[in-house]
Amino acid sequence: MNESTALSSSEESTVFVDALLPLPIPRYFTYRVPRAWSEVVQAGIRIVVPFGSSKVLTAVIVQVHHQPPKQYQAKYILEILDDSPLVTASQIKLFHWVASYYMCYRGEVFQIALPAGLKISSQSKVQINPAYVVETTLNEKEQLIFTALQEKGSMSYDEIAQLAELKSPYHLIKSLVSKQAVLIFDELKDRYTPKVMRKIRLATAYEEKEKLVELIQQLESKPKQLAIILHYLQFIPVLRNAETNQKGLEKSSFSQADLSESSLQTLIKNKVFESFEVIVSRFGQDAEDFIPSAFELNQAQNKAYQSILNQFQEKDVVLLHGITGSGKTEIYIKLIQEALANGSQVLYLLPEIALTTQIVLRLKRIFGEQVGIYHSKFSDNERVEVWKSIVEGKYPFVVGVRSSVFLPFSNLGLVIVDEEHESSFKQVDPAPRYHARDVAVVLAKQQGAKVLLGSATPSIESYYQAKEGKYGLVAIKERFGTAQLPQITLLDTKYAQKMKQMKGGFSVDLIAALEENFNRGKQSLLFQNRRGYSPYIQCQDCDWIATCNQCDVSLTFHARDQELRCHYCGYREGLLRRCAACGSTQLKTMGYGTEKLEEELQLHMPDARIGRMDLDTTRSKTAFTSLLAEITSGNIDVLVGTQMVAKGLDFEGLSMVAIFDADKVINFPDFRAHERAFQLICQVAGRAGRREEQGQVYIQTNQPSHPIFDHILQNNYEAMYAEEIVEREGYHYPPFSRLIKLTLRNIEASRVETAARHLGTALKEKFGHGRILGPEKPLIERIRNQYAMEILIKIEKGLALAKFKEALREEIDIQSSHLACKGVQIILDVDCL
DNA sequence: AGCACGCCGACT
DNA sequence: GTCGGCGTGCTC
Repeated sequence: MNESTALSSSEESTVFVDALLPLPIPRYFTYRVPRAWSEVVQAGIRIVVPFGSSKVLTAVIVQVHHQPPKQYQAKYILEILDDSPLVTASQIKLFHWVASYYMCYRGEVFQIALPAGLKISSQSKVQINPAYVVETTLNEKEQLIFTALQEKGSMSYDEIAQLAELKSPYHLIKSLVSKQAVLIFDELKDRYTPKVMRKIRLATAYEEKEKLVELIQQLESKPKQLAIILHYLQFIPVLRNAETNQKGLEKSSFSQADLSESSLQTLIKNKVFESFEVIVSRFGQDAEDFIPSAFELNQAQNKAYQSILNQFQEKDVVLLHGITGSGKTEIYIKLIQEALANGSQVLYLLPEIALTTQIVLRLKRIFGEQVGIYHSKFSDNERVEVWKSIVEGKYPFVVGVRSSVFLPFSNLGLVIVDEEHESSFKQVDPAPRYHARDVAVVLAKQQGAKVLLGSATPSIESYYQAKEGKYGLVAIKERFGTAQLPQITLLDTKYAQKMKQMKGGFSVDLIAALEENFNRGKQSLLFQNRRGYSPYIQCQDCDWIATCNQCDVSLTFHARDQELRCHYCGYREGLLRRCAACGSTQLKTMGYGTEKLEEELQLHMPDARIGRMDLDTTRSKTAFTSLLAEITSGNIDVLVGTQMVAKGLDFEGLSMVAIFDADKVINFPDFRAHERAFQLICQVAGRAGRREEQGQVYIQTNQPSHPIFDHILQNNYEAMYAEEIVEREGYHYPPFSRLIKLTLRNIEASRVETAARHLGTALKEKFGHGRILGPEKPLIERIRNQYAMEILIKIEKGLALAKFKEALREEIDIQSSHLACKGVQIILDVDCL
C-alpha cells in the first residue's frame, strides 16, 4: 500500500506492529500501538504484550504498519522496552532461515536466541535492589510496593499488580527499576551472584612517599606487621607508582605467604590497610594480564595461514585440518587479530566443554577487553551484558558456545568454528534442533564474513565439502615444536582373557605400562567414557538386573553415594541389599565406570595418587578448578576420566594415555560409529606427549584386527575418510543425502506403535518407500515413562530441500490429526546426528 | 507452549 | 448430586 494514502485518514494512521513471540506458534501476532508510542516503535524493539487471558510476554517487533487486522480486535502493547533495536533485521532473517530449515517455529528460535534476561514475563519476579539509595523519592504506589518487598523478599508481577490495584504493573515496575529501587529476576534461574575477590590496599594517606617511609620506620619494632607491608610493596610498587595502590592485592596472597592473619587485621583496624571487594570475571583473569602478544608462527603454521588467506579469496568457508598439537590456535589468533584490525567483528565458536578451560584464558590474555564470553555456565546477567554490548559495538570479538550464532552481529568478518566435528554443536532438545556450525555458515554468508572450520578429525560432511571444492582445505600434518605423534599400542583383551592375563578389567600389560610410567615419575590418563561405579548390577543367582522404573535402561551404581542412578531421568535409589526378583544377596557390580576403575587401579598401584575427572567430581566449579590445579601441579599420577578429559584440556605433563575400552565406541549401532570412534580415540590419544618426549597410547580392545585401528595407529585420517565415504555413498547416508528424524512419543507403547506405523505408511506412500526408513524402536525405548518410535527420512542430494520440507510438514500436520496419531507427540530433527 | 472450555467417573 | 480427569483448540 502507498504510504501517503495510508496516512490520509486518522483511522488508518493508527499504528500496528507484527510481533514475534517466544512461542511455538507459526504466526506473528498483531498488536495495536498506543498513540503516544506511535513514533517510537520500530522493528527490532522489544515490547511487552498481553497474550491469552492472563499471560504477559516479551516480544520483538518485526514490522510496523497501518493495517488493522480484519478478523479480530488487536490488543494494545503494554510496554516498550528499548529505545533502539535490540534485535537486528538480519537476526530476524536468520531466525527465519533457522525455523524453516530446521522445521520449527520462529518463536522457538527467538526463545533460544535471547537470554532469559531479555525476556521478562509474567513469571518474572521483583526483589529489592540491595544497592538502593534511600534518598530517591518514591511515589505512593511505589512506596507501597517497596515496603511490601521489604517484608516478603520478592514478589511476582501478578502480586504487584494486585497490591497496586493496577491492570498492568509494568509502568510501576519500570519506574522502580529506573530509580534503582528494585531488581527484576527470573525465578527459574539462579539469581546472579557475582564472583567476588577480597583485596587489600593501603589507605590513601600512605600513597605519599614520606608517610609510607614514616610508617615503615614506626613498624620496625613490629616485625610481623612490617613483613606484611613489605610483602605488599613487593607486589604493588607504591613508592614508584602511587596509582598501583588502588588495585590492591588479593587477600589470599598474604595467607599464602604465611603471614600473620591477626597482624593484617591489626593493620586494617589501625587504618593502615583497607579491605575491599571487587567483582572479578569468572575466568579470574582481567585486563591486568593483558599481553599484546607478537608471537611468531612457525613455518608450517605460517604456510597454513597464508593458504587460508589465499583460499578466502575464492571460498567463503575453509576447513583447517590440523592434527592435535599442530598449533591451530595460533593461526586462529593471527586471523582474529587481522579481522579486528580491519574493524570487523569476530565470532569464535567452541563446544561447551572446551570453553571452560585454558583456551578462554589465553584469548582473554591476548584480546583483553575486546573479547566477550558467551557461555551458559555464566549467569544470565552476563549473557545480557554481552548481547547489549555487541549492539553497542563494544565487544568486537565474541567467544561462545553454539547459541552465540544468534547474537546481534552487524559487521561480522570472520567466524571460527573450532573442533568443528563436535556433536555438541547440534542442539538436540528443545527445538530449534540446529547445528551451530551450519548456522554459522549461513550467518557468515549473510554478513559477508569468512568461516574457518578447524579440527584434527573433521566431520565426514565437512571434509567432503572440502574435497568437492565447496570449501577450501588447508592441512597441517606436523606437530608444533618438537612434539612427536604418540606411539599407539593395542592390547588384545580377548587374548589376555584366554591367557588369564586380566586383572579385573585391566590387562596385565596395561598395568605394567601404567606402573612403568608412574615409576618414571610421569603422569598418565586412563580414559573410560562411563561415569559411576558400574553401569549395572546383576543378581548372580537369577541374572536379574536393576533397571529404572521410568526408563528402559539399567541403573548405574555410584559407590561414593552408595546409590543406584538412572543417567537418563535422574532417578536415584539406595543400593539394594537383595535381588528384587529372587531375594538373593548375591548382587554383583558389572562393567566398569570411572569410579570402579579408580578403585581397582588403586589396588594395583597402591603408591600412585589417583584422581578422577567426570561429571560427578566436577559438578561444582571449585571442584573442577582444584582438580585441575592438582593435575598441573603434579599431585596426581594417574587421572581417570570420561569425555571431559578428552576435549580441550591440555595436560602438559601427560606422557601416557590409556583407553580402557574401545569396543563400546566402535560397535555403537550407528552409521557414524567409525567416524566417532576415530575422532574420540585420536582426540584422547592426542593428550599424550605434547612435550618433546614421545607419548605412549594404549588401547584395550577385544577386536584389535578391526580395520578402524589401522587408521588410528597411523593417525591416517585420509584413509579413514576414504573408507567411510564409500560406505556413505553406498548406503545413501550423509553427505550423499540429508536425514530428518521423526520421533513419536507417548506414555503408551501401543499408541506410539500404531501412530508410527500409520505415519510411516502415509509418508512412504507420499514420498516413496526408498526415502522412508522405519518406523523402528530407538536404542532406548522408554525414557521418563515415555515410549518412542523413530522414522528416518532420507533426502537424496539434488532434491529441492525447502519444497520437500514444506510438503513433509503438510503431510505430518494432516496425519497427526488422524485418529491413529491422537495424543502422540511428533518431534522433527533435521540433520539429526 | 499454556490455559481455558468442555464432557464423563468416584466422592462429600 | 459435585469435583476433577485431561482431550481440544485458541492465543493478536
